[in-house]
Amino acid sequence: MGITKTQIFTERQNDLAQFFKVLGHPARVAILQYISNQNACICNDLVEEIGLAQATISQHLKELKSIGLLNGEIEGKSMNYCINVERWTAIQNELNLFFNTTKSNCC
Amino acid sequence: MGITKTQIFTERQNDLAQFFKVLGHPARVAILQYISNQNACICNDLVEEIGLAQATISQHLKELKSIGLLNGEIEGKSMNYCINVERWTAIQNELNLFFNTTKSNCC
DNA sequence: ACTTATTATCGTAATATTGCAATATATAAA
DNA sequence: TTTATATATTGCAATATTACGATAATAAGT
Repeated sequence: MGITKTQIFTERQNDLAQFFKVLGHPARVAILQYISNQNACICNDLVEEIGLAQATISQHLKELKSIGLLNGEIEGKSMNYCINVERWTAIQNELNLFFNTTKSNCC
Repeated sequence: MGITKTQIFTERQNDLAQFFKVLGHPARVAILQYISNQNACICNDLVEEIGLAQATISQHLKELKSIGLLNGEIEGKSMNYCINVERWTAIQNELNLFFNTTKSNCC
């Protein structure tokens, strides 16, 4: 037990859950907000800004990258992470589709 | 370690993350979709429909209730869970606000 | 080549989540 | 009141996540 039974759900259900899950941590929400405000970022800034260890920030960035939300560009000896706006919008649309088609009133 | 450092984030960041997190499991996505299609549901249906044990379904329903997404009405000896459309829409709006204000292009 | 600065990865401890059997609770029907 | 049915709760095992120190990898400047 303890393992999510991915195989009993549809691919779409798993995908939707995955998007939600990646966004479901306050550090990742904060990272996205910060990057958006700065219009760029280097990971080192984030460590100071967010207040988590560098290794932890790096791990969160990796998860955001895993669903394509962030693009990382090497800029000299630092990394420039930025939001992949196309992907961002695509995921927003997916989630809205879910919200709009899963809304029924019975009682 | 291992504990999320809630106190270093804003209330809004924690709330947003909590909404995302609750939706971040395929069983809960599937439950919402099923309830929406049926316009009602009793938990027993869900056990057969989703394919998880009754105790597990009950736990997932509890989490969905925890952010106000589901209303449960006792109907005879069974429960009638339905989507709280007002809350549903409110959360959708919150998430869209986040998506719309956290979208910047730099590279 | 050496040093410095930045980010990634590894290993590990603490905590959280998932899932289920067993049990408790509650209501309806007999 | 007993029995059957439906849902909730408890306890526990397996797995996942979070966080961080230590260390590796990479690139720039000296």
